[in-house]
Amino acid sequence: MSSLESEYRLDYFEENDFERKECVSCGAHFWTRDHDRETCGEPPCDEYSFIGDPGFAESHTMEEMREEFLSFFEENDHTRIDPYPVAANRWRDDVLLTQASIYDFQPLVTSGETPPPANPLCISQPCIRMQDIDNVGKTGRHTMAFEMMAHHAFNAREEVGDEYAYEGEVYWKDETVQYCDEFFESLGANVEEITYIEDPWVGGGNAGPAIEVIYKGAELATLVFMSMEQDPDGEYELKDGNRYSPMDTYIVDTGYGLERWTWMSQGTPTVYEAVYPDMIAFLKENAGVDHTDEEEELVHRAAKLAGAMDIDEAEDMQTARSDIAGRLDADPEELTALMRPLEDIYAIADHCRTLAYMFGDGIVPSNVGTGYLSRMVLRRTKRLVDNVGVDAPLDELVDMQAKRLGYENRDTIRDIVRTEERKYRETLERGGRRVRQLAEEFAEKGEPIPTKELIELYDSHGIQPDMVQEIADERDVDVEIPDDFYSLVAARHDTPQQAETTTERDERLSDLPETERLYYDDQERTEFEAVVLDVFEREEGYDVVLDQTMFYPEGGGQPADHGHLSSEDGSVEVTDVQRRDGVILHRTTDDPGKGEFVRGQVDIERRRSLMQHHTATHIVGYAAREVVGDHVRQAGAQKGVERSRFDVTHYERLTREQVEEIERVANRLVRDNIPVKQEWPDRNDAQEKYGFDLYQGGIPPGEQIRLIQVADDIQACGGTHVRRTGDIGAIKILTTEPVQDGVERIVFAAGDAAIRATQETENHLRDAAEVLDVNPEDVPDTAERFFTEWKERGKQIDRLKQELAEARAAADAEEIDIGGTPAVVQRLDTDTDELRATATALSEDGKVAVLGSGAGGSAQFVVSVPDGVGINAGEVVGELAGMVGGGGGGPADFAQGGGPNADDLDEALDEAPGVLRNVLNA
RNA sequence: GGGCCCAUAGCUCAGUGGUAGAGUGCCUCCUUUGCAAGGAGGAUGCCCAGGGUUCGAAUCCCUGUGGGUCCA
Repeated sequence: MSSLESEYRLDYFEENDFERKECVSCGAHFWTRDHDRETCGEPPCDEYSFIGDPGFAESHTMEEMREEFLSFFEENDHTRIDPYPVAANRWRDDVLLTQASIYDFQPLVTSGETPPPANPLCISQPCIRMQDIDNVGKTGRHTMAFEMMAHHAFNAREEVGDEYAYEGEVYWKDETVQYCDEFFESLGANVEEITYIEDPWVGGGNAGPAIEVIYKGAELATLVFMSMEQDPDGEYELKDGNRYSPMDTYIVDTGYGLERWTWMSQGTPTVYEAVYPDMIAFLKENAGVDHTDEEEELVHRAAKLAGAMDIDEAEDMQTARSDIAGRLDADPEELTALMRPLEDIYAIADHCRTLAYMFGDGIVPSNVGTGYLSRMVLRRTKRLVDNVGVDAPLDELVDMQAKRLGYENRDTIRDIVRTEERKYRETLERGGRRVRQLAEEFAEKGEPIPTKELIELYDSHGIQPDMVQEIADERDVDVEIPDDFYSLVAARHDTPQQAETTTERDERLSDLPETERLYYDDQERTEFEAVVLDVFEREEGYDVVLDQTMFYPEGGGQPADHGHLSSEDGSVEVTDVQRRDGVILHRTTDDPGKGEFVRGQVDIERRRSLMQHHTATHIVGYAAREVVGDHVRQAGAQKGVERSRFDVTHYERLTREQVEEIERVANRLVRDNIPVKQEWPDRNDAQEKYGFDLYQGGIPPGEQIRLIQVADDIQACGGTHVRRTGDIGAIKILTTEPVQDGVERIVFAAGDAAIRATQETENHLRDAAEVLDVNPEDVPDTAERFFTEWKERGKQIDRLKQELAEARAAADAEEIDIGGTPAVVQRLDTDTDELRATATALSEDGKVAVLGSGAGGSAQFVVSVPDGVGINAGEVVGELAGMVGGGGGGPADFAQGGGPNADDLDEALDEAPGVLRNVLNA
């Protein structure tokens, strides 16, 4: 085993008289120019020494500090790159949010598959980290939203030649540390006070030496030298317990926290005051937070110690705070009362910036993915705002940040915030009612509300336990909130992980050359000639590999082509086509013979329909964006022959008017008959020119990507398309449905399928019109009239039955005497409703009623007993129903029942008087 | 993507296999009146849809639809 110690012995340190030391407090190794230094410089070993005493020559705003950084590195031969969206899932599917600048270049650039947009480069990348959410506002230094300023260099070992998308070394450790040092100097920092702490970095299967850069108690930068990958036989064992070995590429990955640097330059009590001065002033004023000079002074001194407030490290907030109070010689409660509103205000400012980033970059609130995260942040922010007593609308607060960040879609952002706020309010109202009900229930029982109910309320209804507590307090009911509440909730979600289905690798397949794809050359051609390179026998049919093909393999939501392969010996049918590692497999019914020349014929009808639907998909997406807004983005798509579906992100249900408008816009584009352009630009050029909206259908690998342009809509797309939009013929939107919160599915048909679909719906209408015997246009009115009349008649029938029943009861029926009470036993052969009404009417006249019916093929009984007569109706019904092979029951004064043997009904009724007497006697 | 919850009068909801209910709102009348209100009577309903179990389903089971919520 070898440690990384030697990795840190840099020439730069040597030449500049640095000394390697071990921190007397925490034991970490670090490098410093100050030979008397004993501690590493990082809290808790050292305190902040820049509060009220800025560490740089000049005070900078966030904007100024960003510019200082970027221009410093530009002057040092780095290319400045525009930031990427905070929604990292737009270009990679393994993470949701951008948490570091290096995320922009994973996985394709770091693996060496794709060249970086520039090398070396510098950037200031907005990031969101939800992990520290509980620290935000409290520690004075944690933020959920931040910008990571960075410079990156992508290197490949000399000996691997041009195997990767970049070659050779740009620069490595010495230069990186030197840049850092020089940047500090350029800002007028006292370089004697900087410490470089050795802190190896491990993450996501990669690792390498790394250095934390500490200045005046604050961690201002991390310099990571990504150079190793996980390898069971590797020579290095790192802190995660895994073994690592060097990789062919090695990458300089730095991170300079813009907020920290800004803070350092200003020396304000907290980072928040340095980065959001205007918003904090506004919130303080709005919430009526006003401090005396002494209070201000106390807050100031507490801030210096607040670094200890990290809920991951501190035992708990309470003790951390009393500890600080003790050291300041202040009353813990007073200090808490003073700090709490400030902490909320800091958090609100930070959260609003997070929301502005999220919605500004096109995230739509939802119950899944990034949308869910945005919903959580928004709700949390709303609670904070209410808690601290800020009465400005949330959409305005978010807009303050969106404006500062320069977003252009501010109206949409505000609209999203308002919609989401309304949904939250509705949830709270619903929840509140539910909790009140529950509280009353348990108040009556005199029991506390059990944990089980709390979990149910939270998990199924989104009600926080403290809200339950609040309402329960009003009703004087106890609540049991266990400490491990959230893990109890998590336990409810424990489901066995499904095993990943591993695709088996075929040795023979990997030896074959990539199939030449003819379908991109001429998307209209359907015939071609090819040589059969190999044939794989499968469980059902054969997989045929050709040297070139016109057949489009399933991909990008477009189903595979069908058709035939013919040779002199005959013809085989192609039923499916798939692409594996560049090799296209044609699934056929028979073996065409390895080495044969074949003529391929693609099923033209199917292909044409698929092309029409595919191009139509792009058009519908474009139209939806035109009509609904720029936040509309593809969330999935599936093309078909008869219909296609296209899922779009949107924060409300689409209205019928919007759908009609989308249809109009889409068909206008069809009528305009504009050409559909295909091109293969360099991916970095395309990205720079069009942004990440290119990748709505997924991220293709490679240095070149294929772009499809229809009007102003440009998409990275591997599918086949018609030549001009007019070739689509027509687009008909069939339905829209919500797939999940924040995502609407638009189902549509294109070309002939659109005509067929329209005819089909029209036929439904005609059929309905025929049944009603009216013209199609009269169907709605007639249907409504019929429905109303139908309801009226139902009521009329009820009334008539009631009258009939009363008339029947009044009519002279044969009465028998049961212990002094008159009883009527009668067969009526009507439905149960009528039996019931008659029996009730008879009993109101003081008679026992035993009524039977054979209507509907089974025997039915209703027995009714007047008040004060000692006969149990339920027992009578039970006896009688038993005789017809069934059962029954009901309350003592009224019961019903029956059985399947209608033939025995009369017999049973004959027995009824006897049964009544028996039950009376009993 | 997965788990859970919900769907009954215009609204908020009760109803766990046996005659569909309450509160509120609505309509009519009365009382009172500056307003608010008070009293009496009345109408509310494909109990989300489809299938199944049962003599019998708002109720139990399955499928679907719509809404909510938690988690990754």
